[in-house]
Amino acid sequence: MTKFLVGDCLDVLDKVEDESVDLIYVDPPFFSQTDHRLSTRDGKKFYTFSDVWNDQNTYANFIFLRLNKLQEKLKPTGSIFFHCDKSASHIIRLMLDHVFGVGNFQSEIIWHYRRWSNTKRGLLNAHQTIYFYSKSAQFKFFPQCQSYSATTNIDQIMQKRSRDQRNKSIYARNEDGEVISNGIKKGVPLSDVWEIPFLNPKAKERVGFPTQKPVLLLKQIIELSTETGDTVLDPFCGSGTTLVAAEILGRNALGIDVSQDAIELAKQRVANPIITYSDLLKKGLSAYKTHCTEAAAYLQGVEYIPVQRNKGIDGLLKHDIQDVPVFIRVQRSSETQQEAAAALRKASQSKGKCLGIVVVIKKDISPSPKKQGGIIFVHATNLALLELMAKLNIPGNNQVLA
Amino acid sequence: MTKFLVGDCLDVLDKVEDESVDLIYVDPPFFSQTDHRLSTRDGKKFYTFSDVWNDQNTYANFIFLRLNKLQEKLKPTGSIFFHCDKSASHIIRLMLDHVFGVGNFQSEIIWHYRRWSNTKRGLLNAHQTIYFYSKSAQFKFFPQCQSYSATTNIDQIMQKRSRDQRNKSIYARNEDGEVISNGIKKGVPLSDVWEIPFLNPKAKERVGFPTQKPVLLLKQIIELSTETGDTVLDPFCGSGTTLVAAEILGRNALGIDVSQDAIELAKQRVANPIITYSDLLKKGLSAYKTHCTEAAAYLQGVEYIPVQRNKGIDGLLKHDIQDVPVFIRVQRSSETQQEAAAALRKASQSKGKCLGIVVVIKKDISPSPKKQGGIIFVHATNLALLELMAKLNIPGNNQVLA
DNA sequence: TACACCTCTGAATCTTCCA
DNA sequence: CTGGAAGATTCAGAGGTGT
Repeated sequence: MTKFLVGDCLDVLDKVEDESVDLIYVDPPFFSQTDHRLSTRDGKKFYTFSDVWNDQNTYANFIFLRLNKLQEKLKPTGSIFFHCDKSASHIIRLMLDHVFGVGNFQSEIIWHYRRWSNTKRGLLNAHQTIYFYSKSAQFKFFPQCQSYSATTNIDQIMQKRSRDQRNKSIYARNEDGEVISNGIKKGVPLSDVWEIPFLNPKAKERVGFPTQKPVLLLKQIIELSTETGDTVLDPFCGSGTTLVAAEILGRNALGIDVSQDAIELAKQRVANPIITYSDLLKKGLSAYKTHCTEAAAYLQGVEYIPVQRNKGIDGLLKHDIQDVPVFIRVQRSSETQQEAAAALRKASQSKGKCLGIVVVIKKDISPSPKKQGGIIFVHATNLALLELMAKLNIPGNNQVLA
Repeated sequence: MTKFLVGDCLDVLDKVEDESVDLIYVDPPFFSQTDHRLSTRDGKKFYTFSDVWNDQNTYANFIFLRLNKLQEKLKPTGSIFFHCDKSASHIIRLMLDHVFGVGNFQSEIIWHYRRWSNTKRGLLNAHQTIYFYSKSAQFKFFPQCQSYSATTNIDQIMQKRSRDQRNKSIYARNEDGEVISNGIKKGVPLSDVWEIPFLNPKAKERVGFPTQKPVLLLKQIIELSTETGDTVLDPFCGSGTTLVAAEILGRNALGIDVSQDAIELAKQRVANPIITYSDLLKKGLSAYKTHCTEAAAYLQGVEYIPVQRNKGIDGLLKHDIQDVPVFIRVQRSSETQQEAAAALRKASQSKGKCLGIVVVIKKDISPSPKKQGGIIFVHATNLALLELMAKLNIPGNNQVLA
């Protein structure tokens, strides 16, 4: 069941009973608006430390007052997840240390995502920080799992272990000398770096709030720290992502926001929840990466950008020819040179002016012309070798032998 | 060139000229409130350093004093990268804000790694934070690139955009209705989340320091913010990872540490950076592969038997030529065609009657003859492509364009 | 229905323009 | 020269369409 309250949480929280909430998710207005331009463009002038400190103090005070009230509402087994932006995360952590105690710090969670880029001088920002504090050492926690690293040898860790005479750890074997399976492993414990896709601009889940968080992020938080029937509080609920996630997971929820508009929007969303179940998360990155690997093996040393989701094109050369992009395709072992050329030609038809190169990996039964229909053929290393050997094998030909 | 100084950087830094350093990497003793007492793998030597701090104030003061001195040593175009542990990152950032100015905050870098799981209640810690501040807005920065997401439609986003009458974004087309290409892409700018493998407990690179960082991490930092001949300072150099990376990249370096033992170790590593050198030639995960895989990658589709433990020979072709065995070597990126041929010739001298083939992966400054001293040269795919492109780029040459 | 391919949007940052 | 406003550019990946 989900409730809504309009107003500043500092005041409105008085209506909430103390020690009645299991989880608080806080995503306050960011401090970055005031922080935006702290230096002049040429860098000759800076705001002094005290200037900034005054601003930071105001923000810190704003946070501090509300944190104190929030802390009172948490059950002793409760937790708080605080979503920070990069310009104030250290201030927020100081406040959290102060209000909840250094000993109740649990994790600094990094939400990592990929986004559009730009030519920014410096590194592209691709993460946000969420602090996880508990009210006490007896906090509720439900461990989640993530899949093994691609490099982990799954077979191996599934084998039962035992100890030999010298107490050395060995793989256990049955009477026939076969290793014994250890049953299905669920994966490794969830780490504090979460890769969850940024809410895509085209996602139906979007409702217009620029800072809207993916429901999947909130689902993870709620599942970690609560069980069915528990109560979740979001004192800056905005468009209500937390409430939607809570509703879907069967938790009770309370959303507070100063904006009547936001509350109306949140009500609608909770009544009619939409989650974008990311294809990427479902299928995993490997689903996208597979089709190109056969081709990629032949392109060792070639400077190119892999093209992942196009059947005819394997890559795009990093350097163009005469200001025209060059698409490349490696002949598959199951196709002729003609078929490779046709696939590449078809895929590049809609790309405007461009050049196509097919890397030939085997001899055709019937020889191909060097250039055909705008496609150029280049021999792969193995083919070049084969041809060389054929030439050298012509009887009567004199060889230089080492 | 690398220099070493023993002592507390607070005192020792007086010997360093002001505004003479391009990059400072700081990895101070952690604020973990535990006493570290560690030994080398063979247990013959102990490194003792106490990183017990009474409270946050003592630690903050310790950092603050040294940061002020470090700031003076930086050139106006210089940068500092400060490696924090999770229990003190917020304190360190406050100090950095104070000493360098909030406006000179550039990035919060997250070093993300996968680690062996523990049984801790809560989330598995899998990241460390590095703060990147510049001394001024005119800081040196050399943008690096990473590859596109596997889900990106490279061929699609290459198309130029424009806006229609209603200011809606659409694909631009030329008079003939064809889409217009938007030029060549290098990849996306490097983000502030770096996935670099944690130094494996068994890695040869390890020398016994528990907080030892991977050379790849330091390499990334140095390449981002300095160029050849610049000066790198590490005031808590420990076993000297920073100095090793600087040495390999041709930067001048100054390492300071209170421990005479640490400095001795660092000196040895810098003088003999062989183990780590191979890591640096290849990037990312491939860092730990053996030298043979580099060659093997170029031999995709070639029927051969890999030859292990032979410096000059990579493989033996499965088919003889005129009843004579054929040895093959792939030219290394660090050697000329002549050097590759010489290595192969030397290795096959003891093999009796045989044939040698060098797979050429790059153009020599001075052209080689096709056949020389019994060695035959064959061009790899990438080189064949390069030559084709060079030919096509000859001005006045008529192209067939798709 | 399934799949491949194509379309399209947002917000951080840069550049340009103007007062 | 400065500061602000407006416009251009960017990519991740969900959504839509056609076969």
